Amino acid sequence: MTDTAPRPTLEAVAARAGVSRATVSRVVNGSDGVRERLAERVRRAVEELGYVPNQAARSLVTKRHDAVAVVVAEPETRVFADPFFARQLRGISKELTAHDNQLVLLLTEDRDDHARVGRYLAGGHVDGALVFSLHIDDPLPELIQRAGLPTVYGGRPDGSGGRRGAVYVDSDNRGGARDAVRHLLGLGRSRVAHITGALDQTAAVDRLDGFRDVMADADPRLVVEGDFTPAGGERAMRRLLDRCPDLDAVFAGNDLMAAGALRVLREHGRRVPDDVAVVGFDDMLPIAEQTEPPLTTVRQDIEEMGRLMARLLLRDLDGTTASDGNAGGTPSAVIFPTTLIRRASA
Amino acid sequence: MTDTAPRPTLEAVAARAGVSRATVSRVVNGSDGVRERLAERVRRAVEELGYVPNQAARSLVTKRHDAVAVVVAEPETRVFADPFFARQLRGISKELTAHDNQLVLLLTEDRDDHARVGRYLAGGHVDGALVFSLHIDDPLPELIQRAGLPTVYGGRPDGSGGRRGAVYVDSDNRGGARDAVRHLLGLGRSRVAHITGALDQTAAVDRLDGFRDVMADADPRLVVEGDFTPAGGERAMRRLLDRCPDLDAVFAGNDLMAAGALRVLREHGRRVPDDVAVVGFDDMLPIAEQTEPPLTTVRQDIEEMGRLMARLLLRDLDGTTASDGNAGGTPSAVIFPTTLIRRASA
DNA sequence: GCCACGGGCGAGAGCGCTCTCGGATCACGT
DNA sequence: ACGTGATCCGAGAGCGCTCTCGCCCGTGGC
Repeated sequence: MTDTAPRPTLEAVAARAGVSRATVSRVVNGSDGVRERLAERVRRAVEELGYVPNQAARSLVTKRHDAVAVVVAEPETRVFADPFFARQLRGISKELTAHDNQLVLLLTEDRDDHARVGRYLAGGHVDGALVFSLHIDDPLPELIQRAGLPTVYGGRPDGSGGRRGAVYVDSDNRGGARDAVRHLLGLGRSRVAHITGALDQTAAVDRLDGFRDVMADADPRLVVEGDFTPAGGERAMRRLLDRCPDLDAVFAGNDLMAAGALRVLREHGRRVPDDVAVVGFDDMLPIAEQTEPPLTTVRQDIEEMGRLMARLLLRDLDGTTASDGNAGGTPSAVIFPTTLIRRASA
Repeated sequence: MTDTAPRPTLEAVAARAGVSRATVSRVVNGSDGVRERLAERVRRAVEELGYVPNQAARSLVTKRHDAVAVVVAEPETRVFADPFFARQLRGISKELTAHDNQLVLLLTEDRDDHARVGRYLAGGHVDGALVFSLHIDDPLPELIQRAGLPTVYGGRPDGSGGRRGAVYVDSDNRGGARDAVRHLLGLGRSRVAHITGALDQTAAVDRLDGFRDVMADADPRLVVEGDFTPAGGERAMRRLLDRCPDLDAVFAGNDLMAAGALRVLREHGRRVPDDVAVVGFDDMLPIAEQTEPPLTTVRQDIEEMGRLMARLLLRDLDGTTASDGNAGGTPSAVIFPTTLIRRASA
């Protein structure tokens, strides 16, 4: 009960099958050049002994770990209030396990964590990394780049650090924002306000840019900075109502803030969408469906983005192993389209 | 750029410091018995070379991986619609990294995945496992037990498989349910209905039991099975209104279903809480705060539960390494208390 | 001044695997 | 019958580390 039964080794299997270690290895790893008769005998021995290869020993020689790190750098709030993260993880997980890779999750909160994560990634425990939710000026990309670890970013990383070559997957935040605002305009609204996300994240900046693309000459007081939380949405909405009581539409940087805004609007007796139309971003379920009224919002295919990130990384990994590096057609960025989901709020 | 610089080995550090591998190993692993002068020289060499130990080589001999698996067995729905999962992960992650352990995430959806996960766990890649969201009759515990891997379950596992010894952490679902129902009764309600969760999960069963503890002689038509989703909550609510139009309170098995129920009630012109009081379970944010009206619900300390799971597992791991196994005072179950959060819905 | 003792250090084996290389074996052509 | 490849398999080295031994040197007791 207490002792773990000593696991059988290649040697043991070899002995039982009456062959050499090398042959067993060949069979186990599916390389050809073993006569069927022998292979069969080996397979039986494996079966009987319940042999499972020791991964540590294997990667000691192959220098491959068949594992990739997923790094989520998020100081609490956003990721954990929302299924976004979970969805993307799921996409990644699917893709990874389909290629027999393991997923090592690294959650970070503060700066100390970053150092730790940097060390871990540099330590060669994993073959590559998938990195999320970077804030502008995050030191992590720098560390990773120095470690020389193949990496794909989720969301456009901040361009400041000369990380021009970085591969990333993002949704078309700017285009989605434009669609949202145009939709509002199409509804006949003219005083369209925008509650931005935390502007130290590129997604928030890009959405703001999209807003400005369409509302180039808007009253600057119609833009208020939020922080992606419901409470932030409420604060921002109050401020907007205060400064521009005549607004007739709000585009919120995400659904959480939109939900907060909705509450404040109700509180102030503004009817949605009659008096003020509201559009969110993310189509974060179940929130977007459960607000009163249900939220018109911009959807992105989160899970697929996750899958793609994983796929790009794996491709890079194989490429590196195979021959000349990653020049072989790996795109440096993939932008996913967004779609406007019409519900009742706008 | 393409080639990963060959990482320095113990040997290299030893050469540079003019000592033997053994000494470097001693210094790196913090064991004493090395004179300060030498230790210092070694440390400098490590620094200069940027040496990081090769984990694979190390675990090959130590048989320790300093990694634990987190297994989430969930066919889509629940876990991913809710931050529950993320919170718990965060708790686990904190505790694990505090003890220099890595978190290997295994997400499973279907039966094939289970086999794969079973193989992985049996493969000795990790030192232990944290397992979540089991459904009744899940084959996983059986597989894990056979693999002899130290394991802690999140949520009471189904008792059927003779897994009496299983260590688990759960919240007091039954007690929480009792509190919720008593609260409703305290409000003067008498026709209290219950929308259960998916009854193939022990949490749903326990909450139902709690409901019955208080409502022993209730009209059986007041209990309807749901599935933990908003849509399921809506369906169940419709059915309840149909069968028992005179109900004056609803206790939903979780907040998502409560949100669905709220919508149906509104649709039918029932005012909450005036006509019908509603209580949920989980205090799933931001949903619970964003419903109309905000939801009275039963809160559990998710993150702390995660931490504790990790702590129990690590303790077990150390115990096993140390001497005689886990008899040294590890509890076989820890039940967390719940607290009723009063908002506007009841 | 000699021996016993103990602490600090190095030599070397070995963890379980992969992979190269060369030896056996066999079919075939001459 | 013999050489010639091609094919299949085994021997053995070596991946980077830990850990046991035993050597060496310094210290103390007589």
